[in-house]
Amino acid sequence: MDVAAPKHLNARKRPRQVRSTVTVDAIFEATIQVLLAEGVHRLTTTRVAERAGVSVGTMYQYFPHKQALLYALNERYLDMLAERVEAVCLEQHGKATATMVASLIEAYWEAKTERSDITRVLYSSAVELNNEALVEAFAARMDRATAAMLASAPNAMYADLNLVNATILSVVFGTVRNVFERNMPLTVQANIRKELVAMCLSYLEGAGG
Amino acid sequence: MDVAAPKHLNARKRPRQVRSTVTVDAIFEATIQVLLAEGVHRLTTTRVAERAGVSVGTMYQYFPHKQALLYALNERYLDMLAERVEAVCLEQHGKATATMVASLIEAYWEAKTERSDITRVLYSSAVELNNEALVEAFAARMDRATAAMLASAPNAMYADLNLVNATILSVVFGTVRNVFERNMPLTVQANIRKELVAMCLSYLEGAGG
Amino acid sequence: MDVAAPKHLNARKRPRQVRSTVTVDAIFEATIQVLLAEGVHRLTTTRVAERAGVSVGTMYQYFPHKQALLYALNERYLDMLAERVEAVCLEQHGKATATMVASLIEAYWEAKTERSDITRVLYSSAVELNNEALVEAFAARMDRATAAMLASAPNAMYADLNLVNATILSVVFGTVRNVFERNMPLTVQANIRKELVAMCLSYLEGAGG
Amino acid sequence: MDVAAPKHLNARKRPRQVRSTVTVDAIFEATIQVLLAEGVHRLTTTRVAERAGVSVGTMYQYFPHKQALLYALNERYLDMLAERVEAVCLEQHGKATATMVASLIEAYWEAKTERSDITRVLYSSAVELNNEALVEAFAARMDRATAAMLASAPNAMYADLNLVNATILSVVFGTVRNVFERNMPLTVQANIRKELVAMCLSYLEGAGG
DNA sequence: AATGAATGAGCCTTCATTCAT
DNA sequence: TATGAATGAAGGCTCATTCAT
Repeated sequence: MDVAAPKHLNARKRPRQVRSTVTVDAIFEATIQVLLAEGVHRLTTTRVAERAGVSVGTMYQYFPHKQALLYALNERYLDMLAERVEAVCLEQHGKATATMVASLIEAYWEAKTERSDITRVLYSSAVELNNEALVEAFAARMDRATAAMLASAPNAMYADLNLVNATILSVVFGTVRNVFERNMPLTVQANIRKELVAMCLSYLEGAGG
Repeated sequence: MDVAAPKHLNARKRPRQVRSTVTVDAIFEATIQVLLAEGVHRLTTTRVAERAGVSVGTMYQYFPHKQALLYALNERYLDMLAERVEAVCLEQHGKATATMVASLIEAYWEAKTERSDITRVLYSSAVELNNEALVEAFAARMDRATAAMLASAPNAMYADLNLVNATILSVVFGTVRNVFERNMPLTVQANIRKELVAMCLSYLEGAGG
Repeated sequence: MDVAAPKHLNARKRPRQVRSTVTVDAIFEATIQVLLAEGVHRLTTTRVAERAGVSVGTMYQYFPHKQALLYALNERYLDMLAERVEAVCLEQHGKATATMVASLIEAYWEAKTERSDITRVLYSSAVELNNEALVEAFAARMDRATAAMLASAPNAMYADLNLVNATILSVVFGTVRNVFERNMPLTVQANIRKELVAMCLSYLEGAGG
Repeated sequence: MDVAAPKHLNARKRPRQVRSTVTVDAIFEATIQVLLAEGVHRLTTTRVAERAGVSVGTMYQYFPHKQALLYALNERYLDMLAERVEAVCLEQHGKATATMVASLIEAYWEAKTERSDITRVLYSSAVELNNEALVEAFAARMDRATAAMLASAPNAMYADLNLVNATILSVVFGTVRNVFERNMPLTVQANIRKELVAMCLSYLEGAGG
């Protein structure tokens, strides 16, 4: 994610030494823990610092203000997510459309689900944040990765690749979010996931995939 | 929506007289306005009361605390949304699956889009809220409505109606949210919507619809 | 003093009812007490509120921020000072230059000295403040008052009244401040005061007074 | 200036080696720069150190705390000022009263005005400081210098030299401060300065000078 | 001797909620 | 019943000072 983050949201210092990296990670982790344990409205700088085992002052040495912390946290998360999806897309290059779709959905689903509590909590942390740019950049990155993948399938002949791609992404991302936000029973989740694969596949076949 | 709202979130008094209804509506409206104009983090009870033209004290007569107000606001919104979707489902009873799907998507999409700013703002207002029960109830209500509709189509023979129904709902609701949260260009939105209809339809046909 | 105070320095509400006036006065008094007892760098909003016997919240109902409080305090002081000097000037209208000078110096000196601790403390409170406008307005008001007075003396024929006036004011105001900032023994102060009168008088005579 | 500065305000080490002097000067200079560029309330130790090109730690080696730095800075300034005035007084020894007065006022005025921004900024830095001793010592030093000068004039026969001297100093110092604090137009300043000379002279003549 | 990351007390300010009028 | 002034806990953030390296 190399969007130029809004100036004022930048971290104060780039953690270069091991020491710093450890601290910053501790802060990130603490933020998630507080979010998990207490909710957004109890996410205070003091609480985060305390849980991270550092002083508020130290925290402010790395993040100029609370928003910057949340911004960076979201950035880090979206980066991780994007990397995982991109890896799958590359790996599926040239494969059959059917496995592409299954892999894409699996990868995204797993990434979102393996720590679904964190996912949920990050959504909530984003609300007080102007992270449109972040989301936009993430979306664009995903667009590129999946479009390239889809186009590489043998026999793929989409009349409008971009539209098909955008549709698939919106449907997949949207559905995943909806499913886990509703906190459905795991078996139902698994079933819906299968159906989602089937649905996307039949759609792509109809569209020229 | 008749989930028993968590006790402490109940409005203090049921508005029975005209006077009360008017006041409560003014408060709801004011809440939305403040949310739109200033954002969640500037949504204060004082500001809402002021905009509603009543005193804070009066506001506390109708809502025992801020959360109750937001809870009720979301409740009202989901009620409205549910009613619109239910109406469409009833109207589509016995029609062909194809028109069902198109109508469902259209109804939901319109409801979410015609005042997309309000929609967005309500999402944000819900973050600090324990509105799971609300969402759960809304979902169940939708489930019932669409399941009944889908089952009423001539020739409909779903192996697992509940699963198909849950899938459709997750996909439609999820996709709509994803599309408008990304704030895509209107033409793209329209195109994706058409694709979504096609996708759902082809899925339903394959599933026995 | 009717300079338009910088917007952001205005008091939040004009104290109209007795109740409010009392509160505001208590806050002003408390500010001075804290300043006196603890010094500028220990002048905190909490401390002021506590001493005034109100809560911080209440204080912020009358003053949007600390600076506004200090600004208002200085404004009030300069108003009082200006009024006293103006009164003397009016009273001395048409009198002899000699009594004018003596009266002016006496009035100003008294005003500054009778609570010299407060005077000193207000100077210090002004440092963190952008009160140039205030001081400017005060100076202009004094200029007008003394110029009118000086011109009204029988036989007064100043070649450049404005210059003479400005000189007298700078000399008198400056000297007073210097004397009491150095905290000289009272007898010395009294003697210097007499000398100052003599000096101004001989100057004015030479200048056409 | 050899007042025994309050113990706790002493610099931690007397700068003896070249290295130290350079560093200390850099710190003084940086302090002034920060004061000029950002104002008292943004004068932080970190900022000063940074601007001086040393670490905070190093700064604390030379000044045990912030106040000591400000104290030393004021001390240095008053020393410089005193030296300049003393030099003039010596130079005017035995000259006519008229040139004495003109020279004294000129010297002081110039010293204060040639970098009026610095002067102003130093006043502000002194507010949080207990620098009475400093000011007292400066005043005494000035007293001695000007008294000796005034007494050395041919024909000088003051009934009360000390009083005359104290008066002249208070008037001159006070007026200068008043004039430049009000930031008057330069031409007005120049005129007042001339008037001030005239006024002092006529006073001294009347007093036996 | 120099460095600068870490500390944490303490500051200013907000705002949900109460209650006397 | 309606009002809105008063409350005060709690939050975000700064910065003088220390001390391990």
